[in-house]
Amino acid sequence: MPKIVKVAVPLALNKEFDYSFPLNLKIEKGMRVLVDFKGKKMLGLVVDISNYTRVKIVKPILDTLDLTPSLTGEQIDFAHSLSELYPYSIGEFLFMFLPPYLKNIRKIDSVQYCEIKKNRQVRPRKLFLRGDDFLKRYEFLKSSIKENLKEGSVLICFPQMSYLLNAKKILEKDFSGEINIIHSQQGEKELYSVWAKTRSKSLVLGTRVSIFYYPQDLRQLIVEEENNPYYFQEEKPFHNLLDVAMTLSDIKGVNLMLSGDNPSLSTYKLIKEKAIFLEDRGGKAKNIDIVNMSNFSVKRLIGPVLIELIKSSLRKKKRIVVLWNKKGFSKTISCTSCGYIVKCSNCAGLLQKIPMVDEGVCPYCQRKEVFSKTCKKCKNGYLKEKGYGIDRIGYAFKKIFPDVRIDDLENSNSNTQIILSTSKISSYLYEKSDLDIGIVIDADLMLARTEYDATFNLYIYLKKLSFYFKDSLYVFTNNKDYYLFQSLNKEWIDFYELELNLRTKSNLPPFGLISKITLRCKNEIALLKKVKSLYNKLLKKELEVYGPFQEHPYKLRDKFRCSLIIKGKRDIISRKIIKEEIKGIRSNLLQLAIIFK
DNA sequence: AGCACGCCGACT
DNA sequence: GTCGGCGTGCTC
Repeated sequence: MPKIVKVAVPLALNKEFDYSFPLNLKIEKGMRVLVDFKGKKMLGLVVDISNYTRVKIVKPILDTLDLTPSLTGEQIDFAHSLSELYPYSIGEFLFMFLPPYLKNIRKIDSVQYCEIKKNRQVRPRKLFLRGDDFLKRYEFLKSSIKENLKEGSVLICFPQMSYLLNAKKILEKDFSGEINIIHSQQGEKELYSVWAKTRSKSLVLGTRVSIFYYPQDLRQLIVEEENNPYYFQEEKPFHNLLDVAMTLSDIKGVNLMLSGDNPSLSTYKLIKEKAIFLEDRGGKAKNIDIVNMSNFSVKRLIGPVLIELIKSSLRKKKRIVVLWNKKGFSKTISCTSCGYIVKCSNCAGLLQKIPMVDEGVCPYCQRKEVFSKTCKKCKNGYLKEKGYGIDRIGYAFKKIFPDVRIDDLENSNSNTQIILSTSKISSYLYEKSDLDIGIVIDADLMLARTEYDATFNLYIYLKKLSFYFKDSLYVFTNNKDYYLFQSLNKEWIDFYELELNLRTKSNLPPFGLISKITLRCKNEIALLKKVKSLYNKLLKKELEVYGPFQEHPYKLRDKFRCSLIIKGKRDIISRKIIKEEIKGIRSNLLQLAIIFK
């Protein structure tokens, strides 16, 4: 007769706690239970039932909250795999499987979950479906969704809600009344009822979170718009839906279908390694016009070539979108002599110039501040505004084209002749547009970033844009010889090969592992001391450490933020070493987050 | 993650 | 003396 119940609690502890098994209760693996943890009543999840414990005094389980388990044994294994892949505990991942309604201490009658026949022999089929847009890819997907629904469930993940709703309209013609929607904005009760309803025999469309709510008889997992950055969760536990989907596919033997216009680089690597099969339904690539700006001043972004292009397009009654990837007026104020950038005296935000007056506003605390004309730091330079935001570009355009209707993306309608947009246009790229011409005027600025994936991300972005505009996409650059611009109109594989080569040489993802450790602390001096000591500690372990780097903004809310980057081998052992080194750094004054890329 | 415990320096 | 900042260690 088993006496010990192993319980996970909703804390960032990579540890299970033993409780005794009261005979009057019916307890099974996967059930939610009520336990006394440090004198507090807490929700726990039964991870295992066993006969012995090393602990001398164990408290009893106080009560069961489920009649049937809320989680399956498979999900416990899944959480275990994820905690090996990422620097977060099994418990943290386990509780991701529970819809918020079940994270509260409340009794639930019974959840219908089906026993799945474990068929370990099944080798899941992994495929990347390449096609210009969702409609085109859906032609291929439709029959396989139908086929899989006969035997079990299908889950389709989308990067954003707008994208999901668009796809739902298309799927409704073939699957009316069968579609279930799961996303994180849903109310607790609604999400719970959809979750309970979709434990088996369902078609589910969901956003990133939905992968944790997958039906138990899942037959096919589809990730639409596979290369979309929204698939990365930027909060604890940090994870990438692609990794989670791959893990689930392997654990469960579920067919995985990644779908998009172009694959992510890690997927391309797997295609090359024949771990993923490529189904290329890509049409004819659209030409992208690369405009060399070197014949006019860099400082004057709105130069004669751009003006002439807009004028001639307007004459042809074309609707134009000008893309500039910085919002607002966004002018920082800096010294002409020493380069000092004026910061908010309240936090570390860079003061943004307010037009017409000698005043700036902090983007984080909204505090307005008057600045002096001369630099206080070096005492001989002038403080002048520098850098443009999209509103500033619009302001300039209105002067050049006074009779033309110019709006930003949100306020535009069919009468708008020039639309101004930042890269938030990405959220609309899935739908058919009636816009003729796109002009990217700050491609060089988007490349002037320190992130190793800036070039690849710009490629993905420009390719998506090129499908969106009916006529053409123009990209302005001063670096037309750069391999990105040279590859834009060649076969996609050519660019992927170049990029993959560069990544191999410098051991960057998808070959190497990038670990970013971010420390947060109210006390700046204490933070710098800690970062330095962590840096030295990691260096002693012969790890390749870089930093410390200040985060942007350096001070957020009331905490200063610094990070270290570690480059290493992309394997479980390296991940374990880093996790081990990080232990004991955290305290109640110093918070820590790690991201594996 | 939170929270108690215990160490050591500042100070009515 | 003792108040409080901060490191350490534990939770079944």
